[in-house]
Formats: sequence, C-alpha cells, structure tokens
Amino acid sequence: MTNLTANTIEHSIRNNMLLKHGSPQFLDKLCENSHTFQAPKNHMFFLREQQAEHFYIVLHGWVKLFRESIDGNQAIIDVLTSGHIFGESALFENMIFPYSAEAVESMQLIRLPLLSLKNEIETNPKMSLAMLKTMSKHKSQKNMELEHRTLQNAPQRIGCFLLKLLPKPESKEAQDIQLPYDKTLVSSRLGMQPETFSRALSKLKKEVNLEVKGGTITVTNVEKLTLFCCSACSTIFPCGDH
Amino acid sequence: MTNLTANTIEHSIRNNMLLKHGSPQFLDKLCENSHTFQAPKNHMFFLREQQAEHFYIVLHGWVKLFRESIDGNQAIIDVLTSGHIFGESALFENMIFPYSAEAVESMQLIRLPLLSLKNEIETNPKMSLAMLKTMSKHKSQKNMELEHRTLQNAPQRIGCFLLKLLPKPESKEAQDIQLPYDKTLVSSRLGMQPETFSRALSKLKKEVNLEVKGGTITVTNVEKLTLFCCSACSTIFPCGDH
DNA sequence: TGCATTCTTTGACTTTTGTCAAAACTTAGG
DNA sequence: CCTAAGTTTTGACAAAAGTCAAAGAATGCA
Repeated sequence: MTNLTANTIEHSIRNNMLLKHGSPQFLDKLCENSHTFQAPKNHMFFLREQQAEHFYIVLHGWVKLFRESIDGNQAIIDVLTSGHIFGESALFENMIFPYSAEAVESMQLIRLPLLSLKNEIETNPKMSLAMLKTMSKHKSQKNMELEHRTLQNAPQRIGCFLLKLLPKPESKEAQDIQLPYDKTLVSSRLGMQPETFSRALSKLKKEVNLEVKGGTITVTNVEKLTLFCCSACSTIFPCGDH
Repeated sequence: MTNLTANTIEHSIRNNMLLKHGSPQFLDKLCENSHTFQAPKNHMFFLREQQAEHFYIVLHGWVKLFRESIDGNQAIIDVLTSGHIFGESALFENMIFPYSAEAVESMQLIRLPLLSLKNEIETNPKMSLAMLKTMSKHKSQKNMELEHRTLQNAPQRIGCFLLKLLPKPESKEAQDIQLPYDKTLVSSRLGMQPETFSRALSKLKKEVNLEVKGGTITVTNVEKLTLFCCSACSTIFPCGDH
C-alpha cells in the first residue's frame, strides 16, 4: 500500500488529469483544504440525492458509483480506482449527487471542497475547457456502453471488458489479465447477473481459448478474442473506449 | 410546415439553447455563414468516422443519430427534432463525427460551420460554460438510459418513453399521445426489435389500460403507468430525464 | 489452523427477448 | 380508387438471460 507522505498527496492533486489545469492559486488552496483518509470496505461516501459539499480523488482501491431502484435493484454507473475523481458530477446537478458512492474494498482517498472546483471552473476558462474535455470523454464512454448493451451479448461484453485490461493492448501474444475486483461486481458493471456472468465466461473460454483460474485469465489468442467481441460493435479493438 | 423567412432562420440560431450564449459577433457571423436547406427522407447528413466541417440545427422533422456494427446492426444514439443541434460532438473527437446522421423523414435544417463554434467555445468562457451545461445534461441522460436498459424490461421502457410524451406531465387525467415517429424507430431507439416492441406494447396496454390506435395512444391512468414503469427505476416520474 | 462468511459455480427451470416467415394493415402515388 | 411499397402484427419456435436453490471454493479472521 502507498506510503502517504504529504508529497504523494500533493502530487495526486496537482497531477490529476482534470485538476492540473487549474490556476496555481486554486491548486494551492485545494491542497490546503484537502483531507486524506482511509475508508473501510463498504463505506458509503455519499448517497444519491444528498446535498454535495465534497468531491474525492481515489489514491488506492476501488469505488463503485451506483443507483438503486425503488424495488431494490442496483445499476452500476462506474467503478473507479487510483487517479480518478468522483462526486464532481454534482456540480452540474444543483449540488446534488446524482449517484451513490461506496468503497468496494478498504481504500485511501482525498476529500476536497466542491465549491472551490465550481468556482475555478466558472472563473478560469482553461479549467472549464479541461472539464469539457473530461465530460466529453465520459459522455462518449457512456455512448459506447449503450452500444454494447444494444449490440453485444453477455460473452461479448465480457470479452470487451477483458480486452481493456490487457497489459499490452497492441501486442498479439498471449497475456495474463487480473480481474480488478470480484466477479459479482464485474457482472453488475456489465449489466448482468452473477450466474449469467459465470456461464458466459465459460462460453467465452471455449469460444476463444481462455484459461481461467480464479480472477486470473490468460488470453491465448488476442486476435480471436477481438474478432469475437468487436464484430458486434462499431469499432474494432483497440477502440479508444478506455 | 414552417414558412422559412430569413427571420425565422435567424431566430432559430440566436435562440438556440446552446448558441444563444455566444457573443454578438459570433452569432452575426454564424447567421452570415448559415445555409438553410431541405433534406429528403433517408438523406445522410454525414457518416461516422468522417471529417467534420459542419454542425446542424433541426428546423423541422426528425433525424436519427446512429452507429453501425461490423456485422450490420444499428445502435440508435438519439433521435432529434426542432431546436436540437447535432454534429457538434465532433468538436471533442478531433473533428471526426462519432456517429452517422440520417433524415427520418423529409426535413428542414440549418447547416453551420463547426470551426466557428469551436473557436467561440475556446475563446468565450460563457460559451464554454454553456457547452458544459449542455454536455452534462447529455451525459446524465445517457446514464439514465443505461439505467433503464439495466433495470427495466421492454414494456417498462416503452411506458417510460410514453410518459415523456405526455402533453400534461403533471396532470393525472387521461391524455392522448402521438408517437413522434414510426414504431420501428421507436423500438430501436429503445434497444429492442420491432416484434418485441409490438408485443411489449400489447402487454403494457393490458397492464395499465392504454388505448392504442395506430400511433395514437391514450393513457387512461397516468398513475398506474407511472407506477408500472418507475418502480424498476431510481426516480419516479416526472424524473427530469427529458 | 479452522470456522464462518462471502463469492462463485452449477443445475433445473422460467421468463424475456430475438428470429424468421407470413399475414394484416397503412400510405403515398399514379 | 387501387396498387405497390413499407410498416406492424402475429405465430411458431430458438436463444439468451434471469431466478432460485444448493453445492463448492476462496478468504479473512480469531
């Protein structure tokens, strides 16, 4: 686990994909008002509909962002790890969180004041352009996901998920993948039941020669996997959907 | 059909939800460089992957935005009508259109230079904030759609689609709805086959007492419809997903 | 180390959605 | 007014995904 010196924390703030575009004063203030902490597994950072005062940077571990239906089902919106921020969406939703956020495992984070970010976006054109870029990426990822739900079946969606985890996306040689979180969460991230996931993975395994041992998956034939998944899709891997 | 005086065209540009936040000079230039035209049914405005030079405002009629998979299936991204713009997404995708656009029926539009918009967003903070707002709305709509695909079945998705078309969303009295485009397109907009749509609509009809006559649907019991659809969802109608 | 908890897989079955073919219905043009 | 083309519905069946229950694995903690 990361050793949390003041330096690594500042680094995470100042080098964040989005935040780094802020003014020096903004970044200084942000660092000053940051609160670093450890959250245990299943910790709820906030609930949907709640008034938003902070946003978060993940230092270590995984968070899931989700919504719950009236009759008690969950829809996973995203699952994030180191370097990613969450909660910032409330900025554009009247300072109300549009999703709930829960720690998937014990994790380290930085909590930051949302109002500072709001102010910086509204007053620093560079920052609003950076936000625009970030948001646009999110949007096109959502479009991609929707396309996947429409055109791909369960084994194909799993294959696509695996492709994005390849350590060497460009290489065609056999590669090992480690599932980043448990299979139950992967399945709901992909919008299917755990049982469906399990069976679909077996099917995929036979279809494209995977070796599965727990959360470790060896892709023997990257090309075969790519063909299997991407033929149902509008782009062929590597497709920028990362 | 609208009578296309120079006035109505300028009005559509200057009062567009996004564009109206531009500077006077920008709007003047935009009006100057606008090209208004009529497109026949099935006209392709552009194809995905194509270099983008223009974006469009719909004056009349419906466009569909979509992608096509390698093996020939379509995923509908959106279906838009009067007042909406399309093609502008290329701005954030290296000036490459991320979807194809086709006229659903004979329609009227304005074609505008994308570079002007790009420049305005990059130099006018007000405009970039307006773009941010627009984009954020799109993003949260996509999240909503994804939630629907995850949690709702076919009849519920149709019901939800109908709710958004209610002339008096707040009122609970019986109301007539006119489907805005043909059922085949509605079904693919909702991510299902036409046959599934047809059967799911019959089911919905029985379940919540609809009267269906062609493209005209009478909702007798708004509350019942709401309950039927929204119980699978994280918010109850009217849910801001418009 | 060993138990308890949680995760994952499997089996049997149901429900939902898709597919293909044909019939019924609409609609626009001639 | 009638035909031709396109849209919508229906039937029969197939495939995909969900459900429920139970058995197997893996994991963490005491």
